[in-house]
Amino acid sequence: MQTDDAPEETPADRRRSRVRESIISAAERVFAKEGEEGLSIRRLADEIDYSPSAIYKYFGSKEELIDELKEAFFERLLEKVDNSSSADRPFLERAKACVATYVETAVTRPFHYAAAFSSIQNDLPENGAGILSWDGFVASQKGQAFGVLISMVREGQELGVFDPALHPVIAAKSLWAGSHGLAQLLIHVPKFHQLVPDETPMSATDFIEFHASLQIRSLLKPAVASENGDLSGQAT
Amino acid sequence: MQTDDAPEETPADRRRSRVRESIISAAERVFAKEGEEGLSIRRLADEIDYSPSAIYKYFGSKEELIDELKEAFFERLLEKVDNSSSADRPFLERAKACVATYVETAVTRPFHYAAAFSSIQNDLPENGAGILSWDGFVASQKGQAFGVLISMVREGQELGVFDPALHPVIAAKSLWAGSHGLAQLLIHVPKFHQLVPDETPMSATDFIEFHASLQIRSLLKPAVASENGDLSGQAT
DNA sequence: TCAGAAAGTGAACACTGTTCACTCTTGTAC
DNA sequence: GTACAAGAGTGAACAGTGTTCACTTTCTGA
Repeated sequence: MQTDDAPEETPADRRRSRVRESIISAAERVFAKEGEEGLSIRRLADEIDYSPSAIYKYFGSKEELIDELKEAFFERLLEKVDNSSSADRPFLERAKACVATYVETAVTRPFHYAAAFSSIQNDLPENGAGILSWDGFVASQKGQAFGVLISMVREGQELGVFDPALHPVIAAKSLWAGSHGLAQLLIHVPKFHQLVPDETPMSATDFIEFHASLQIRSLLKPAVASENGDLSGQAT
Repeated sequence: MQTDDAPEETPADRRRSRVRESIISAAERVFAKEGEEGLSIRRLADEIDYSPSAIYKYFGSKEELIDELKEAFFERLLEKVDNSSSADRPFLERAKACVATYVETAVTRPFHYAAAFSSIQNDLPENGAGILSWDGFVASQKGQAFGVLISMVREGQELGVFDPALHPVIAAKSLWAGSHGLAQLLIHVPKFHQLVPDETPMSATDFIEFHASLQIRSLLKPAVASENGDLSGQAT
């Protein structure tokens, strides 16, 4: 009565995945606190009382291990953004929340988020339209989170709130760029959010809220925009 | 007839700075092509026919050396942005060009730009308002480039084009975040600019232009915004 | 019970940035 | 011109890193 897909979990299997789990949880702990720099295979091995080489029985390389941490993080990120975009609130609020949630979640685990955007592919020469095609991208976690943005833009246009002249995908990319940029600056520029000359301190969340409002505003239909000028330096 | 500040360049001094120059130029060459990963002290030493330890007579550490590359890059960046913002063109065009130039220049040297935002200060505890205060920040290259943005926002407000309700500094931060985000995505997400489902390819410069327009649009005074709806998916 | 697979290990390799005692060259003062 | 000191340059070494590999131990299925 067992389907062929469920591969009959033996005790050995359970033991193995328990060890595997202990590795990634130790890795997660260290990585969240100290990032890639603080995470060495030897240290990891120490923490879980195994030898360094043992880890290579579970992960092909350090990079592979870290990739798993990043993917798990992006799963959470996607989930949160998705939830915030489907809440029961007026559209413009949801749209703002969507952007704000993205940034807030990213900032929660700075090392994870930063590491996810830390590789530079110098030259992938004649890749036969393969690597990172649109379909491949959408299937990825990043792509899915991005997909949420696209639907949001489309919805806004259908509701007659967003400028119909905008290409939804391209507008979503702009939105993503804005959100990503804010997340990165909050992560990499110390005290970015409270960087002002005179003494008007602003909390990070307030700044995120403000930035989200500005971004949404940039997509508004010109007619709507003029009725929607409730933006001061402070968040609403 | 020599002022006291000019410290009388001896031949030894010139020799020294020639060697120093050869180090950073080799470093620049390697770093621009392969980034921090490809740049090792030993390799650098090989390229300039010195021993690795010799380099430490000129630079305290690898990090110090790379910092110099980054600073030089940001100097160029600042210069370009500054020029584009003071050209002889209508304000809105200049504003767009300012943002676009920032992104374009950043993308020119992906490793430099990426590396400049790659450190995470985990916790700088009770720093007596010192490290990265507003003044300190403005004095830095990054800060100066940012300063250009602030003046731009102010100018826009004085011209009655930008929403006067916006706090110039905070709006400028938003602008910076948007530009930074686009630069980062173009650098780190392969083929980001031409990531669309249907077959409407778009050049990177066109996308940058479009994004810049959107960003500027988000700052417009509500009244002006409605007259300024010339945004399609394609750049103008 | 026994063969074979899997789990785990320690030593090694090829790197890395950095330091340090050392030599050799250069410039200066007498 | 010679003595001395400062600086330039070096090779070997240290303490790390990720990774591999021959090896032993443990477990498991027939």
